[in-house]
Amino acid sequence: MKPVTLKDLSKYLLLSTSTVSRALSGDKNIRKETRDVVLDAAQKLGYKPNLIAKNLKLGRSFSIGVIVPEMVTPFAAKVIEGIQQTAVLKGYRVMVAQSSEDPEIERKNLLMMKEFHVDGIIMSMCHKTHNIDLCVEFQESGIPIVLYDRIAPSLKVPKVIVNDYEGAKAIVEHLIKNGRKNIVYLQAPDYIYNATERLRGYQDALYQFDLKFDSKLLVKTKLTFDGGMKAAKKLLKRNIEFDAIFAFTDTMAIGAMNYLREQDISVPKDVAIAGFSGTELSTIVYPKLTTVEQPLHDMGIEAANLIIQQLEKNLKTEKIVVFDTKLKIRDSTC
Amino acid sequence: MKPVTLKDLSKYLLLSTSTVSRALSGDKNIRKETRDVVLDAAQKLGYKPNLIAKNLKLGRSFSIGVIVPEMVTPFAAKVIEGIQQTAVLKGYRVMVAQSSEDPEIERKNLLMMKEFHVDGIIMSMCHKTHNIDLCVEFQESGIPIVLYDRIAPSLKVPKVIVNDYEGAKAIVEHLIKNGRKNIVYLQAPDYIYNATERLRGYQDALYQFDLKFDSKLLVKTKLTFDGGMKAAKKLLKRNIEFDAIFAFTDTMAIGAMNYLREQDISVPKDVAIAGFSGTELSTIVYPKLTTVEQPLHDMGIEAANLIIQQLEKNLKTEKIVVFDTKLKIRDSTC
DNA sequence: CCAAAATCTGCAAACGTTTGCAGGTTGTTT
DNA sequence: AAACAACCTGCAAACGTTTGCAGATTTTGG
Repeated sequence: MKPVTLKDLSKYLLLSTSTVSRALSGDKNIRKETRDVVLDAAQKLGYKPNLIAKNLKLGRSFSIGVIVPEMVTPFAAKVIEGIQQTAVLKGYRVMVAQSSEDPEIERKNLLMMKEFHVDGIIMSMCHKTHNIDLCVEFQESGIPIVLYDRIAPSLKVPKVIVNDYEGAKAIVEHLIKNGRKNIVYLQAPDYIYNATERLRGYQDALYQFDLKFDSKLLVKTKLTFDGGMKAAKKLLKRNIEFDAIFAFTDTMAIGAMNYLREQDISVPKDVAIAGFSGTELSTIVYPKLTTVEQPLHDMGIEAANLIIQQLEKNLKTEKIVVFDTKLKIRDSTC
Repeated sequence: MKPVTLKDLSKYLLLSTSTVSRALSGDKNIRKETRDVVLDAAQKLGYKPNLIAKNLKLGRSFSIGVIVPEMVTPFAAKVIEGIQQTAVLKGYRVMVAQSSEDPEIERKNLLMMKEFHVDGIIMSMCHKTHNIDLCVEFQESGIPIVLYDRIAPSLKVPKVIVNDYEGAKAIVEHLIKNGRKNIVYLQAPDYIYNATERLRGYQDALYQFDLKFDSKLLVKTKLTFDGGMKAAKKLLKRNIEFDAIFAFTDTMAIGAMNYLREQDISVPKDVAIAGFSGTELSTIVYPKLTTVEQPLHDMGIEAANLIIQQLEKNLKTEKIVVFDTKLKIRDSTC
């Protein structure tokens, strides 16, 4: 059972393929009467346009590439879910690749996306300074890009982010109001834009409450569960006094929390712990994690809309959509 | 900067497009000498074949569709990672859709995949009795299907699964050897094939140790964190005596565990808890979860290989690949 | 009732490949 | 030197669409 083509349909209707094509696309040059006949026949014969042929003719593939640093945490998955959902609704398919936090792989992914002729790319960068050249090149060659979460401020493209500064500030304020004086910030590598933004929030919160900033309380580590554990270990080993930890991600926070608990340090009594992201993870650990919730699903939807908008209207924007975060206070800090 | 086409290349080389095409594809009818010249020029001009044109001509899209019940848990993500990785390596792109455990959405996803002209489909079904018709239809119309994890035994397609029976039996044996007598099985809806397999393992383990099977200890619930919580709640409410829980998934196990702990029931002292899957989740909760580990990444690789094999060799197989599981004993049971 | 405008439809080329067939060039055998 | 194979290359059609152009038909206005 070969699929029905335009030609089949035209033969059946005794019309030319052009007329049929135009009728289906709602061209105003086609009489309403014949259009209805065509639509009916298409329905009846089960005609589905061949996307590949369409692609070739129109030079578009109706697919959107998504490149993320990783996809196993609910963080990425939630965003992708949002993207996928809206994209499919508008007739686009979505292709996902992960860079594993490696700029080289990210580069390969970008090139692969180009080879697969994606119409546009949604990306969360693994490293702000790399691959900027490629992004610019893509933009210029007509492949629009939208960045989310991990953005490169210098790139002139639409971006979807949350207010990292405010989110961090709010959660650190919460810790301070809770009586914490020595608050550790488990920082991500500072080539990540968000890391420095959240650091600003952290510092300003301290400043506002007349606590002084102590660089000993700043620990740089990897963005993983293990990274969190190791950071906690390092803190204990160095005999640094602290009564709270604010981590760059939930995963890191949980890593630190688990390590401390293994050392019989009570959370939140001895040390309060807070994360950032608001994925399901924060609610399934014990104690439940205080965190800054991001509207991940909505961010995905927004990113998809931004890219599709550029594709359909063919207009370049540099719109930056900033979502507000929500402080979720749970047991790990009270 | 328009991309270089075969025509450009042929013009540059003063050869016909056919010769160039043949040279690039390594056709033996082309003299080695000219082939080298062509390859060099292609390299130099940066020629990349237009996949879309290729697709149209060959009637293949070089893309593989993946349909999963959900994609936010690390379970799906790990498998997809494996699929993605091997597929891209062999020149295929991967398109993922989630059915949210809803057979209707699953059906829509299948149809969408067809519309997008995927060459083959890898699927983990959300419901074994639905959409079998579509799967058969796809198979017959030349779109091969590979199932993994959530399979339908009746479908004559390659499958990638783990030994659910043995895994379940092993973990229940472990619980029994640990002195547990009243072991609850948090079961998934029994239209899921794996659920009944694991139930068999559970029952046989009991039988082997002369414990009698008590249907009161069988709780059916949803495959979610909440499902696990509610099941635990129900058990307590009904005053059912139990000293261990074996859950269908890690997520459910964690849900149950958290609820019990909230009720000041100690894990593992009062109740031991075990899951099934072996995702990262099991190691970040407290206490760490005993579980049956599945080689998710490898399962993804295998599934991708099975589908690509069918595409390339054009041979229909019904190979069933069964992976062994690994019992991971952690704090939640000791 | 005629010309012009408005409306409708079809022809054919194009998108970038692959490939069957035929024609052309060598080299080898008689 | 003729005949035949073996090897190499190009022409042109095909995949299923869209679309500019031109021809055909209807409507409108005078």
